[in-house]
Amino acid sequence: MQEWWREFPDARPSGAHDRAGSRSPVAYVKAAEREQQIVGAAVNVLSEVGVPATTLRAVAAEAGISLGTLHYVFPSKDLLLQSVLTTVIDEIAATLRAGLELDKGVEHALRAGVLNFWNRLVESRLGLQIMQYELATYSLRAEGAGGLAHLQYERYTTLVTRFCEQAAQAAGERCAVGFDVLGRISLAVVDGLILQHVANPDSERSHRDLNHALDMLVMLADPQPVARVRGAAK
Amino acid sequence: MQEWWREFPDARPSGAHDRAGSRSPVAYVKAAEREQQIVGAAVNVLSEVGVPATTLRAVAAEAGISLGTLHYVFPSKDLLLQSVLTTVIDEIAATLRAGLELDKGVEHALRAGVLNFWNRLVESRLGLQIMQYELATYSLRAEGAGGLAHLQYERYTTLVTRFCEQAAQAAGERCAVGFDVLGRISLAVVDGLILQHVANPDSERSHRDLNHALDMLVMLADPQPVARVRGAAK
DNA sequence: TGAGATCTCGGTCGGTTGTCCGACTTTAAA
DNA sequence: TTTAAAGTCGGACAACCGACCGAGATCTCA
Repeated sequence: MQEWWREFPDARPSGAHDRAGSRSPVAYVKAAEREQQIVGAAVNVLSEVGVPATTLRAVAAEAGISLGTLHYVFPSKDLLLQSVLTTVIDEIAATLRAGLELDKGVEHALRAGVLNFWNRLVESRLGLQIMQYELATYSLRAEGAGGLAHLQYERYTTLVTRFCEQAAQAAGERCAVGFDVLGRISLAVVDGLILQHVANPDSERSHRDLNHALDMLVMLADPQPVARVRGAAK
Repeated sequence: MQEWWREFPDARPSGAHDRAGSRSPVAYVKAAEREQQIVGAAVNVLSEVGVPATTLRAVAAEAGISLGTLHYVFPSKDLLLQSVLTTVIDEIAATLRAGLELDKGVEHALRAGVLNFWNRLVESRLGLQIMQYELATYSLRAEGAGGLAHLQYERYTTLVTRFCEQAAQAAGERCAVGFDVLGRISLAVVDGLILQHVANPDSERSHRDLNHALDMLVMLADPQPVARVRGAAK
């Protein structure tokens, strides 16, 4: 038998360099696992080159699969981007939840939470943050996917709001403004500082601004211990 | 004579509505004027459909010129987008400067300035704001145009900083933090609230948050009248 | 074991985009 | 008036992208 594939060099199985006789079977993976593999590859590409410059071919190459397989798992580009956005949101939310201390009052939760977020998800993963703004604006323009940006900020604001609420309850404190307002404004100031940081990276200046912003947020919240903890319903 | 242009509706000269017989000469415009005409059309298209979906053909159609003429004035798309970004920055800066009262102290300047900006450039021109975030991220990705996002935020921060400084000096006040910090954080919180507003438009909530944010900014600035105005250099 | 479902691959196709060109028209300088 | 420069136009072209297909390989379950 001749090497039939020599006429179609690109058709050569990826494992053909193995010693003759050892068939290198095509990797068969469940679609569910493929999904997260592809999403991971997509996040890499998106973080590096940006949303507009990201092609399905680049994602497929990064994932080590063919364009056909990619299309088999994600029939359209929108579906892939939607999956990427929701995945990233969940991942960031989980990372935030992980390094959190909600038993030392609102001020400590706010300062520790924001600084932890900044060091773990901004300073070291700038491309990821830019990608989120790109995906947000992208979904705002896309007719059908306009709800994703809504969902994105809805998730983040409720997340921060809930954190503040839990921190206050755990430490027996009350705040001068509603937790929803506190959550949205906290998110807003951090968001704005991220934008300034990606546009003009300067860790020293950013940390200085961040600390001033945190002082300011604490003044807004003005957490005070409640006289008595009464009726702590569950 | 038949209406020859009916077969090429888009080729109809803009002056064809003149009475028959009057040759409708091709509009000849200096390149300098063409530039701002094209930039204006580009802003319209960009605000409506977004940066990634904006094509040179759409811009040319909006401007009422041919693709060739567009390419004659702006040899590349990057050049056009750069011109758009700088133009919009200048325009917004001018609008801000126009409706400003810098003689009633830092608090008044901050509140009036932010609310004026919000009502004139956010509430009624949402697409323009989204476009700016798109252009910022776009220039961050583009190799050669990476400096535009830098310039964009540099301009805005120095603008706000200078406003605060002038307001303080005019009213004889001092602030608890540096004017640069105050300017950057003010811009950050407004930026963040814009993002939340475009992702989930709700004028009532936005205005409520905005007022709380302004209270917070005023607390941060903590403007106090100086005892004596001494050595008012210049 | 065998038959259907699942998964993978390379190639292709229609459509779009940015860039460019040659010919023509108008303006402005000589 | 003559002539070069500036401006305009429609068309064309190469490149690229997303979507799609048919055929084959692999897995799964009865």
